[in-house]
This record gives sequence, C-alpha cells and structure tokens, in this order.
Amino acid sequence: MDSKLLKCFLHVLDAGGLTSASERLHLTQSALSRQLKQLESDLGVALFQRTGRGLIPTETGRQLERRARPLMAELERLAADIASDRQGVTGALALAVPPSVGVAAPANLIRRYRDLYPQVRLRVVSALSGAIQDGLLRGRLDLGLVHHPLTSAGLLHETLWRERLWLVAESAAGLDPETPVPLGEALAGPLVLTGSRHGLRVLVEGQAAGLGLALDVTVEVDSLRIMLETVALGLGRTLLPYRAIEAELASGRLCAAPVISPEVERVTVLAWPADRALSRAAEAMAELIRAELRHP
DNA sequence: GATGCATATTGGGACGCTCA
DNA sequence: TGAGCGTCCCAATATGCATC
Repeated sequence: MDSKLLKCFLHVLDAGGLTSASERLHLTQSALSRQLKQLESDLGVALFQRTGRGLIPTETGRQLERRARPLMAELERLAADIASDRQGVTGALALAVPPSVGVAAPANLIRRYRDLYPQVRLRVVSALSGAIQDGLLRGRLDLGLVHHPLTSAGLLHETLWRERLWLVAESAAGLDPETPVPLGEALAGPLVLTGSRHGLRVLVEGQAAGLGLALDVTVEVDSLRIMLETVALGLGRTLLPYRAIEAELASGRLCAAPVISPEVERVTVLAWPADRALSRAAEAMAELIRAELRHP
C-alpha cells in the first residue's frame, strides 16, 4: 500500500466512480482501474463492489477511507512544511466556520490571511458544528470554528468567545429585548433546533435536562437561514446568539429577548484534530484567528 | 561513478461486458 | 442504448544489475 494508490482510492470515493475520478487525476479510466485493483490485491480485500453503473464502497473500503484521509492530509501537510522551509508558508488550508459567525468576520479574516500568506491555497467553507467536526475528524478540514460542547473527543480546542443566547420568535410574538425571558419559559414552547449532533442542540438539551424539562422540538433544521425562515413563519421558537439574528431583528421579521434565570452562554471554540500536527499554514491561521476574533 | 542492458511498472487506446 | 468498468495489447518510463 503506498500513498499514490491511496490517493487514487480517495479520488474514486470523492468522484463516485472511475471515469470522473480518472479525469480529475489526469489518468485514463483503465489506468485508474488497475491502480484500484493493485490496492485491493495488496490488501487482499475488496474495497468496492462493482456494478454495471459504477463502484460502491464496501464496509472495508469505508474503514480504509476513515483511516486514509487523515494519513493523506498529514502527508500533504508534511510536504507543505518541508516546502515552507524554503519558500515561506505554503500548501493548502481548509477552514470551516458556522453560519452564525456571519460573513463580515470570515471575509476580513480571509483578506488578512491572503495578504500575509499569498502562497497558501485557502478554502473556507460554511457549515454547522456537527458537519465541521466530521470534516476535521475525516481529514477534510484543518481548522474549524465550532460551538461548544464538542461531540467528539478526537478534537482539541481553545475558547474564542462566549455569547449569550436569546429566545427568538416570529415578529407577532411580541418578545422585547428589554424584557428578558426565564429559561424555563423559553424552553416550554415548540422549538425549531438543529439536529442532535450540532453544538446548539447539545447546549439547549443540556440546559433542559438541568431543569428537568422535555423539549418539544417540532422541526430539526440543519441550516441557519432555513431555521430563521421557519421561525419567521411561526412554526416554533429557537435560541440563538444576538449576532446570528441581528439582521432579521432590524428588518422586523423576527423578535427576540435575552434568556435569564439562568443566562445561557454559547461558547465558540477553535478546533482541530487531536491526532494530527497542525501544518504551518494552519498554525498561521490559528494565530490570526486568535488575534482577530478572540475576545473575552 | 557512469554506462548499457534486461526486466518491471505504468499509462493509453481499443474493445467487450454488464446493467439500468 | 448509453454509461461505466474490466481486460488485453503496445509503448514509454523506471528500476535493478552487471560491467567498465
């Protein structure tokens, strides 16, 4: 098993078939087919089930994918670090931010990073906390801003900032920013929340458990924009930090009130995989995030 | 260390097979 | 019938080894 065969294997998984993967790798389909066959022969197991319409990964193939992605990412970082010794910070960096962070802060971060490290191929994606943690664990992401608590022990993290949660409802509900709502009351009605693998849901469920309340989650939405739209239509209320709802409050489509008794804070952390060393490009980004985004 | 030869590996093209 | 994969054959390239 060598890195070249693993790279082919992962490309076939990503592309969903030999033909499209061969185009990405600038090989012919037949050459890629043989690479795959060679890997399966080396390992003595079938990694794909062949059908007349493509390749379906076997359970062993999936198992190999889970182990191979971090390995390949580590190899790429190693190559980039060696190159960095000669050329400054280089290589590729994949950063993920949750949509609730907004667009201005990530855009400024990108501009600043590009100014400082123009040789790094930077990829920034927007995703919810659960998806970001998956991406970090699978080696598809290098760094991520994630809402605490994390659902995986395979990640390291450091706190960036804390935000108080607000109860958010359709505009007709009459919530007033000057009239805080007790947590027990905020959790009593029908709620629109993210799925159970995301930080917001874990946080709210933890608070409800502390009060001995059972949540009434009417809709699970893994998208901030759809969640806000769903709340605006009156299908339920939700809990979010002020920053995530600022624009909707200004437009009058939603109303909100801070939660008290107790106040609930959502903690945003910088997270990275525990089993891999950060590349120089990632270390540089982490430093920039600490300098630009961290606040007490 | 440089060179030449034999062998292995890799890739491209053509074609056949399978399946929706 | 067309899309996608496997196999065969040939050419190019890489590698190993002996010789000078």
